[in-house]
Amino acid sequence: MAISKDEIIDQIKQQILMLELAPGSPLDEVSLSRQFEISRTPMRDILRQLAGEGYVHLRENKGAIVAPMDAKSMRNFFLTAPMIYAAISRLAAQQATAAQIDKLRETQAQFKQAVTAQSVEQMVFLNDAFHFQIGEMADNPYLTPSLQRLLMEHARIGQTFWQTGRQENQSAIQEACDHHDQFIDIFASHDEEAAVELTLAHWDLSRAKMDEFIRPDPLSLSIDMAG
Amino acid sequence: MAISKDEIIDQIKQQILMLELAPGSPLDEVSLSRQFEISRTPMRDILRQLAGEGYVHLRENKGAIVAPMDAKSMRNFFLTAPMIYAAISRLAAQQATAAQIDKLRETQAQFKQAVTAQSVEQMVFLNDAFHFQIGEMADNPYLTPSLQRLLMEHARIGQTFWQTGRQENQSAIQEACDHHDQFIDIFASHDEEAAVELTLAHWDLSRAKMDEFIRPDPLSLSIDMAG
DNA sequence: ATAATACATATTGTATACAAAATCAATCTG
DNA sequence: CAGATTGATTTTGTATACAATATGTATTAT
Repeated sequence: MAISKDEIIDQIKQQILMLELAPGSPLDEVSLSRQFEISRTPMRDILRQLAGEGYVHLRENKGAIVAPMDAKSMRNFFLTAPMIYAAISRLAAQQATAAQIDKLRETQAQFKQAVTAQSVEQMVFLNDAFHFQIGEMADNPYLTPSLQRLLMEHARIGQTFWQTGRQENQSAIQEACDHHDQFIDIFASHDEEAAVELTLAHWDLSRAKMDEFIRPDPLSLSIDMAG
Repeated sequence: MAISKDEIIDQIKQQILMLELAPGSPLDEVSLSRQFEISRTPMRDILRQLAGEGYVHLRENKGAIVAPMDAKSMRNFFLTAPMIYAAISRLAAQQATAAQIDKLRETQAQFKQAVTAQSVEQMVFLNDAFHFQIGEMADNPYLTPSLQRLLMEHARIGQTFWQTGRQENQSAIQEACDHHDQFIDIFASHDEEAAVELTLAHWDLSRAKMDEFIRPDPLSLSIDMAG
């Protein structure tokens, strides 16, 4: 076998986060196993693990689909995210180890490269990795599954709205990047309250962009075509 | 096949909740598949699904074990449960349908039978079912996986402490049962604030019992053996 | 006697053949 | 022509044989 099972899982996850695999699209066991050059048995294992983590949905006798993005799941996302993010950040501030903070610094360095390169895809992916690592710091198995599902949705939504109006987003991107630097400092000093506060500010920034994308200023109603 | 896959999953879940399968104990694919009279392939599917829901842990090339209960997972349980329970109750109060409330009434009726019969096992199991149904009312895929893991841990801890001092627990059991009746009324009237308040009261009752069990009044230090 | 190594055994991982279920199309019926 | 029904095809589910990995034991060397 040319490629390990974990690598296949990571590749599929990335494709889902990047919207290369569209929400709701079917995942055929045979095509996937041919594509990755393994037999159906381990591919089924992989699909079941991905289902357990919320990336795909399994339907009895009808195969797997990429986790759909409908209006209801969007509503639940906005309802739930700030609470979980804040709780995770508080725990991370309590428990962060030096090694974990170093790893976070590395990811942030890569994130900055993606910002410089203006690669939205890489930015979204590395932002996801950054916040996932904060989840690892929190080290709470009851919150981790929720966080993972939220980050998946966040990345998929983000993939859409950061792509739109890339010029106008520059300042927001810079602000988000600054937030990440602040996160690192705050975790290093174990300041719980600051961590929660920054998390909510970071969320508000993200949400403002999402709002703007979902509900843009309407087109002008003027019928004066002279201009 | 005499028994369906879902039924096997439910049976194993129940055995884990009831501590018939001890935390940390190994689950051998071959024995299990023989026990349920299916081949290894579907049994592996089942173990992977159970792993996705947090009931078992998979270790590469080393098989599955029942999710362990160590000091760290206990700490995380107590840290996380009230927040998630409160959030779930609020959403359930918002969204509860008449059909769901009827189903909750049925479960509560069965719970009362278990109380009358003084069957701790059945009480813990039906209490788990009751709160799981509240989770279904909340209908939030980002919180459900957390709730499920918390309820599993809650049932396993409860299985221990309700068994101890069954006589002394009578009043607490009655109070918990009253809470359930109140939950039903509150969901029917969609009173969010009351739902959160009752949830925290219900949690405090449960936690008081757990505290009492974990840290009981110490044995008398008196060396006067005359008494 | 202890530690290390090699071998035997048991258990998990993978491939493949076969069974069952769902989907789609064509035909038949009203 | 609409709708239902049957059959062919595709896709998922299961069983089993084989490969790879881990574990336990016995033997050997120091």
